[in-house]
Amino acid sequence: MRSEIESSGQKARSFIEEARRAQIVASAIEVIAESGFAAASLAQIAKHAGISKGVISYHFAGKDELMEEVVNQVYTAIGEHVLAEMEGAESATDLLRTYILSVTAHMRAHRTQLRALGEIFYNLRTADGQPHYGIKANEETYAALERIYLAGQASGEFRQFDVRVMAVTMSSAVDNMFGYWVTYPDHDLDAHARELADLFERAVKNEDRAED
Amino acid sequence: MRSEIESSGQKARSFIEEARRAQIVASAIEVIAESGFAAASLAQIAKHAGISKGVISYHFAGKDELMEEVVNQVYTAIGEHVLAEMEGAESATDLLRTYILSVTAHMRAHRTQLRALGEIFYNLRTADGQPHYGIKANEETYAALERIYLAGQASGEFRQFDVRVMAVTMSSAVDNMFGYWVTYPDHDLDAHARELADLFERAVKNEDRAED
Amino acid sequence: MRSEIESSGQKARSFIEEARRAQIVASAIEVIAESGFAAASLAQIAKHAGISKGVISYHFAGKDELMEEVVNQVYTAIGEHVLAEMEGAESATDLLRTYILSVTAHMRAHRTQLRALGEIFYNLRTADGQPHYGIKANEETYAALERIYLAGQASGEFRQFDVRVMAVTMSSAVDNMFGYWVTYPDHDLDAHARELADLFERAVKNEDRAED
Amino acid sequence: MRSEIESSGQKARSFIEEARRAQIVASAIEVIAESGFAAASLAQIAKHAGISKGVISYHFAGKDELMEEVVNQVYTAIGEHVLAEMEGAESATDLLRTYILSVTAHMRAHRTQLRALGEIFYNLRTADGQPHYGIKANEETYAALERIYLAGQASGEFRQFDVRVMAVTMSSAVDNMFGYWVTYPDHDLDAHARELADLFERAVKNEDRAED
DNA sequence: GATGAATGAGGGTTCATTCAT
DNA sequence: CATGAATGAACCCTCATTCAT
Repeated sequence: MRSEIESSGQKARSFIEEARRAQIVASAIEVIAESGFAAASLAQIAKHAGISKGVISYHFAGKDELMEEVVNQVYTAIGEHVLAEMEGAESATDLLRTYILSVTAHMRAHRTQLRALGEIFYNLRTADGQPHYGIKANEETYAALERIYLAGQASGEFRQFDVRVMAVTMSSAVDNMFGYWVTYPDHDLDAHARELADLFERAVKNEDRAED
Repeated sequence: MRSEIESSGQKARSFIEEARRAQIVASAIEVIAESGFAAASLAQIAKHAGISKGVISYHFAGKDELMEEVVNQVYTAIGEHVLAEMEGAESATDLLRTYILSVTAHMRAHRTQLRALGEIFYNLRTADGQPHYGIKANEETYAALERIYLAGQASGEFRQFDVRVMAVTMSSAVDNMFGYWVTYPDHDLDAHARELADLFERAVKNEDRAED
Repeated sequence: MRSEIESSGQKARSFIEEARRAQIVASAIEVIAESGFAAASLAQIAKHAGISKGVISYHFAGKDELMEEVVNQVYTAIGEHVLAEMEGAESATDLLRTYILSVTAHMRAHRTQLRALGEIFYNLRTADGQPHYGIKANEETYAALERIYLAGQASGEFRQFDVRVMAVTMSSAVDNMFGYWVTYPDHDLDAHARELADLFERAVKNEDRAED
Repeated sequence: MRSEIESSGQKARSFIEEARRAQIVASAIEVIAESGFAAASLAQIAKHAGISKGVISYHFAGKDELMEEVVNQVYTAIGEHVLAEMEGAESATDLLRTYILSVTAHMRAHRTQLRALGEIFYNLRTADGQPHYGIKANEETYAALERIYLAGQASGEFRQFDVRVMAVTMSSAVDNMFGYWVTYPDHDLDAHARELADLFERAVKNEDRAED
């Protein structure tokens, strides 16, 4: 990415390697989003990518590593986007609205990726049958939201409430907005997001305080 | 097959047959809740029930029919329970709170059944790879909630808001409360439900109107 | 096996089960003996038996269990035969000769089984790469031979020598006689066995003692 | 072998080429000795040598040629060593003892090589499933031992016995001594060898003749 | 000379389903 | 009614080999 001026021949193969991995990850995302986690066999992913089945095993240690790579890529991308958007916000109220709207914007732009992410989150299991991600993987999101709530409560913007419950609820509201939109593609996603922002603004605001 | 005298196309089932079906459904629920949808093979379900694998095929047309029967039983039970509880409520505000609390009570009492229900909802697919249930299966719930919202808006209890978004959000909040509790069994489910009731009461209430 | 007088219908299925297991074991023995351990895939074994690959998985927990069953059957059979033959012997010298000759007779009658046994002994490995049987599996044979040697030394028939070395040597001599015969089927197995008996009789005998 | 300027169709190999082949052979020996023939994939051998998988295919026509090269190197080395040692011996009795002890000394010094040799001997198969080496590969050893026996019988040192049986037996005794030592590394290899020498000296000697 | 990338066959295993008994 | 036996497809993974670079 940066300063490719020097030495171009050395990265040639590594570039091919990365390109193949990216191609495979992209194919995995599309197959999972289209047909679901259970139907996303290596054979299907390879077929969809137009490559041989063995190529995947060559570039990834196993199916699990491929799935984890999908999660990493998608999860990292959404995190970076949302954090960048939130840098401009000032009040806790602003932060919440920005959070909802920026996640929504990202959803619209990366529908397929997020579908796949959800499928893997809820279906990938370790060898002993325990969920590999599951709800516990939301902990980072919950913690980030809780920090906003606590700041808002400290500043007097927000009323007193259980921050964990609010975080779980807001997170699920956003996730389900996405699921609903995927199921009903004609649904007005932006209007839904604005409604959600209003809804949670009312749910958290401190009514005893004068409005800004 | 036997005594089709009275009714349409549905075959009447003997007591023994019904008992077997119930036993198999119960076993399926337990296996799915414990190990997840993907690991719930007919072999596992049969083994857990202490019966032969072939029995399931005998009593059900296939695995899909068994899954549908699980959904029917659990879904019907929760609906009946919640509707019964809500009969006593008078105002729209009361109805919402009763809805949340009664669903929560049912969750606590039928944890295993609802886990299985969720697994099937999000994983069962038709032969062409499309979700068999998914969010579309929530339509009935959404419609019921919307009737409450509209009544509240008509009576002036509730402010104006998009009833579909509110229904989707409240439904997801309740579902996710359950998922969180399953993941963290020490979580205080009742406190969570009360917080949710407060949260949504504030989200919907008409602030321009004097409180009752 | 014993008192099949009562209840004949109950064992019918168990009989079929045993028959299938025996058929699969027999097929495995033939494929291993013919083509070697490495080439004895479940597919080959099934094909040779004229059955589907899945049948093997149905009747055996896995390939390892099948291999172990082969070893058990063959190893048990040879042990029983040799022990029965040796009951008649009186002196330690007689026991040694009887051991060699009876093992040889069993080899002639069960050539294929013993080839397969050897293949599995030296090739089957556990999941971590360690030999599953290997030379350690000869311990029982070594111990039995050592008891004969010690008895002969105590009675004065045999000279003093290291019993472990003698046991390892005699065991390997008999095993290799078999291997040689398998490679050169026209080789005179019985003459070889008699030569071996003479050879070891001279190797162990106490020369300071008057002959019987 | 070298300075093939003069001869036939064999291609002369550069120093670099020979060095690579030797490196690969050495790596193959170590992997086979450590993990067994079945687990010695080209990938493992290449990884252990720190080279790319393709290098092996470049320097060897295939896996079989590599295996044959391993056998050639190890087998040639042991033959040269033993023959050199036996040059000093005078009587047939001396020759036998020298044979056993020199082979043993070589085993101790080249444990890994001989383990690999044994693995290949008993496992390598041709395309049609027949053993590539097996017992037939011992023919040279058998013939050499037989010449000693016949000389001893002619000189009156040894009694009359079947020289082929004796050769097969002695060869197997030495091979199995090695195998036992590999399995039980604390086993006293030299004491075992001396016991073997005594054992076979008694087995072959002409008792009707006065001792030297 | 050497490499990494790719292939395609075959490995063992699991599974829903069918069927004779 | 119920069973155990059997099937055949699909699963993930490993491997020796080939080939363009």
